[in-house]
Amino acid sequence: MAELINPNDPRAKRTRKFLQQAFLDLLNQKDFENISVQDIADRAEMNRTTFYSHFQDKYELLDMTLSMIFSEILTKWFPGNKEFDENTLIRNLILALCEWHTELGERISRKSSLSPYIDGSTKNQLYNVILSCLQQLSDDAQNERRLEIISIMLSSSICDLVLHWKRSRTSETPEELITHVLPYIIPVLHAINLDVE
Amino acid sequence: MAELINPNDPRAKRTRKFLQQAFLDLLNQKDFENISVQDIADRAEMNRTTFYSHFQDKYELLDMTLSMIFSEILTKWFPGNKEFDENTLIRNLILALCEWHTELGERISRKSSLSPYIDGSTKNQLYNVILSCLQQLSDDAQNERRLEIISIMLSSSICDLVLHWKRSRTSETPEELITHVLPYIIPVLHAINLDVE
DNA sequence: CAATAATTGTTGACTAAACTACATCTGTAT
DNA sequence: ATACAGATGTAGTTTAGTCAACAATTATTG
Repeated sequence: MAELINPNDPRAKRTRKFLQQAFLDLLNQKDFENISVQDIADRAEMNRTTFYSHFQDKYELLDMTLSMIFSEILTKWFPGNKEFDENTLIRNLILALCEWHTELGERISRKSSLSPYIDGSTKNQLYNVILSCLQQLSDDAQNERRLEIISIMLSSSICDLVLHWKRSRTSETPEELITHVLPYIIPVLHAINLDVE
Repeated sequence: MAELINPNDPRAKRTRKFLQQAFLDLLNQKDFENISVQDIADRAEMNRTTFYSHFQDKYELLDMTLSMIFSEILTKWFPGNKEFDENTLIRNLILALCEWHTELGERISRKSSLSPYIDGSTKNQLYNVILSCLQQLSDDAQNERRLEIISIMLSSSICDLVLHWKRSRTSETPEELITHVLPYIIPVLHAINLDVE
């Protein structure tokens, strides 16, 4: 029966910060599977039981830590309640994703093993940003279902486009990548305005 | 009625570390008198009452923090239970003190106001090092009182010699300082061997 | 295969830190 | 003077973190 903890308590904030930092440090030395909860607690100079009052297990810690970092990048490219035209939306999404991969590469040397975990939650956060941007662009509330579908398609495609771009290690710059893929993405986006039925 | 706190508890260690670091940071921005306990607590992201369960007041924090730093420098120059001949003893004392002043200058920009606090405890720590070194050099337990006197004289002189050297801002290097003062210090040290009475 | 070691997740008792509130004690300006 | 703002130090209550111990899995090794 996990005791609930007030996430705003100064002690709790510190503890989370330390555990996350220790975790990131360890990811540079070992593979994710070889990191035990005890390792994390040791490096953070925290008791192992304290870990469990903040996170279910190391998978949840991984999830929260990485999505926090990605979230910071996203809000940098999509600052509060500014509007984005279609081109800028896609551009910023791609640039944010590129920065995300760069950040990952710098923070975590051996990230091979955790790609599946990472990509899932990344895609989900991307989906949320796209959806809320599209909702701002289109006032029609009845479009809701269409917006969702388009958001899924866009987040999915863009995520994997950037992923392939990263893996191929081409000399293509992020800007060139954008130029190349924009013509194929914009039409998807425009489907939003087709007043079908 | 101050609740006693176990100084080895991991939480207590962290707390002391944070309070001390916050304090050192603040000393670079304000004069000691203009720093309130609340300021320290704020910067350390600690509750003010927590401060009082670790330190009497900011004077005690100052004392403990600075003497901790100086103590680290001292143990670097006088590592555990190694023996030092007279020349090396004096040399290392002076070099440690020079490093101490350098360290102070780097860590605390506005230290004018707290010189009196600093010098007192510095001198005392120096005294302890000298005394224990002399006790190792001279096996005669009956010399005890003489060793104390010599330790007082040496710690006092050396402290103030280095202080004047620092204040004069000469181009004299620490090594040159040593060369200049050694001839006057060694005789004091040798008084240890004079079997008076 | 068995034995041993190591990791996981949980419990309950104890201690440190957070928080609120209060009674002083400054200083400072009206 | 007196009122007000801020700093100091203390006390009581609540919450987070520590610690030791446990059962239950999951490696490792002989």
